[in-house]
Amino acid sequence: MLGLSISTISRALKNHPDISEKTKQRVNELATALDYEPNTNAIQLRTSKSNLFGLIVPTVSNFFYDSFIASVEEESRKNNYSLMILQSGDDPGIEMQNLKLCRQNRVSGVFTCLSSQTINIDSFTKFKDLEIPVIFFDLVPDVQGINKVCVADVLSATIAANTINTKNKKKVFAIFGKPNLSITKKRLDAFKNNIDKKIVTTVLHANNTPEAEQFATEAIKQNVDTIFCMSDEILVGVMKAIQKAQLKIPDDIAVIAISNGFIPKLYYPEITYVETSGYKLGKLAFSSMMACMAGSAFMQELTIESMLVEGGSM
Amino acid sequence: MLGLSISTISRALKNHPDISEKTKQRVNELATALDYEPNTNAIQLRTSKSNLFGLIVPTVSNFFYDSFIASVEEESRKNNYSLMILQSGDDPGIEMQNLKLCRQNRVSGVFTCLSSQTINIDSFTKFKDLEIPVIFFDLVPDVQGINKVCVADVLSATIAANTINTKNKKKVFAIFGKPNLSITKKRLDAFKNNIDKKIVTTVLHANNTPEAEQFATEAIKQNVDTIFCMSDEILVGVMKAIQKAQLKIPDDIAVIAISNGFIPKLYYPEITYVETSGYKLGKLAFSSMMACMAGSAFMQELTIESMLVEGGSM
DNA sequence: AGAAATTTCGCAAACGTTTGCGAAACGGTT
DNA sequence: AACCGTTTCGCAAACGTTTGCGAAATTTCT
Repeated sequence: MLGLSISTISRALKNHPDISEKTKQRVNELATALDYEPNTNAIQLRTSKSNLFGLIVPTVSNFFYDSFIASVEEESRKNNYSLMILQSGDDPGIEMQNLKLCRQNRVSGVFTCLSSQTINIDSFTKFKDLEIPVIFFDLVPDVQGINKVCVADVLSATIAANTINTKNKKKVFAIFGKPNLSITKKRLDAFKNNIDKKIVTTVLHANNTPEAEQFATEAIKQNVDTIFCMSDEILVGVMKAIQKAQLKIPDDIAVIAISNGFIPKLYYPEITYVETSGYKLGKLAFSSMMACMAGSAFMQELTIESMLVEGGSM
Repeated sequence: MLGLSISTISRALKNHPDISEKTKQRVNELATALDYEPNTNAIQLRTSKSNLFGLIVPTVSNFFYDSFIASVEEESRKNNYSLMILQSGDDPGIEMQNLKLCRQNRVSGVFTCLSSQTINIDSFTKFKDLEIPVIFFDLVPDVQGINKVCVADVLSATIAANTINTKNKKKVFAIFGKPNLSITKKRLDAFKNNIDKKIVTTVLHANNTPEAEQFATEAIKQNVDTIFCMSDEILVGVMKAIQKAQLKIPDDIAVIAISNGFIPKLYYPEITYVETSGYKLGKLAFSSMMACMAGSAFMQELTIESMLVEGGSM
């Protein structure tokens, strides 16, 4: 329509110095008039740069992952990347299928949280061969030589234990998650190592919210003065048990949790918790990804700091 | 490597009848040996079919949207589509930017929930010109001739009102969300039309959780016997006020909400609510999208049914 | 005015697929 | 041996960009 060649149009739109200002203007005007939008597929095919990240998560619908996702999506957009979000449903099979999708779409990198079932991470190492960075977050494989970003599990559990120590508590139920997860192991070890030996401590593993509620009910029967919750899932069960027993927090019983912060603020008094922010973790994961892309690969485990947020439950 | 042409390879991999079984097998073996994955960009460029949906939402981190997203992602994967999830942050500017991204990626369709700020939907009608289906959900524009899927606002509020009626309540605070949203208007109208005239009803609009808490505190002072919450955001504020005042549910005060179901189950007793499932809405939105793609466009408003889920709060 | 330098643009190949069409190879029938 | 019908495959164009290189057009210099 302008009597110009395709290459001139291309250069004009990209503000190439070879093209005169007058031509650029003519091209840009027509482009907006026709509201032309470049075809991402053609660009990516030609340049073999996809500007696309994959993000695999057990489920989007989770108070920790959703904030992580929100954070990564935000950063991606700001940096001109798109995000393909996939759910594994905690199923290693679907996880592999999702990984295949990532490869087919020639993603520039992938963020992934292992399904709690995943044993074999061979499918992930394939990405390393292709020089596609993989950032593991939250539930990470227990091996070296990969990029991981985690909440400060050891620090968080230590802070929680110390808080209990200083509050002069005597009898504690500490409820943790699935025992096979590395995140559980770390938190449990740190908690046990730091809780005052004089405190009578019972450690339990709950696989889900109802189990946690059941354990908490038992705790109440045994007149414990404090319940520690390793995660939001557990906290929810504990709170239901406490409300059911009509106990007053913190007078009748104290509660402390490790949490993203959303659930503890739903109650009055708000629950005291050690913050592990999905939002912050997302930021860290993204900057770690960018570092990988820039070539400054480190293959290490990074952690976000965590801190005590005092509610009124201790 | 096999002494075959590119086209033969392509046909072999796609199980084309022109190719002999022996050749197909040789090709497939080598393909898996090299673990070949087709380049989605090239395919989409060649076929101009993207198999990609866009999904725009104010934020991923929300107890309603996250389940909606989980649902749509699940269906997409099952139907061999990918999903590009974008957040508008309730900002019409970013919303437009996201729409542009959708166009650049040649999405096959977009699911979108308007930001509560959006007035002008011209940028969406552009998609209609391009024959790209747009499914609006939840917060939908108040115009005809577009595809919308919504929770049954009128029905939900009616059920809630009728529940209050039958429980013989006398004095009700009904707390709604932002008054300019169509969802608020529908729920409010239906509620007012169905609540028994003999019941003393006070209608309030809270813009966020703290405001709801404040209103609920006021309600308690005025000795209302029931609080109705239009949404989870409001319910959270109300529950904090009630716990703070140390009232017993349902003896001292009754609570009923319209909700996705997650929040009401966090308390004991569980809160009675009218269910509006994000998960179900996602399924409906997806099937609506598929219908559009199949050409059976209807351009109407579809709603999911809702039903009362009895907790112990009434 | 002619040459040189500079500005401005077009040609063509390439990215990895798909697909209509035509042709080679093969087997079977007279 | 000539013919025909299948089976099996390759050629080449196309999708929408990017980019090195060379050439035309314009300006500047002598």
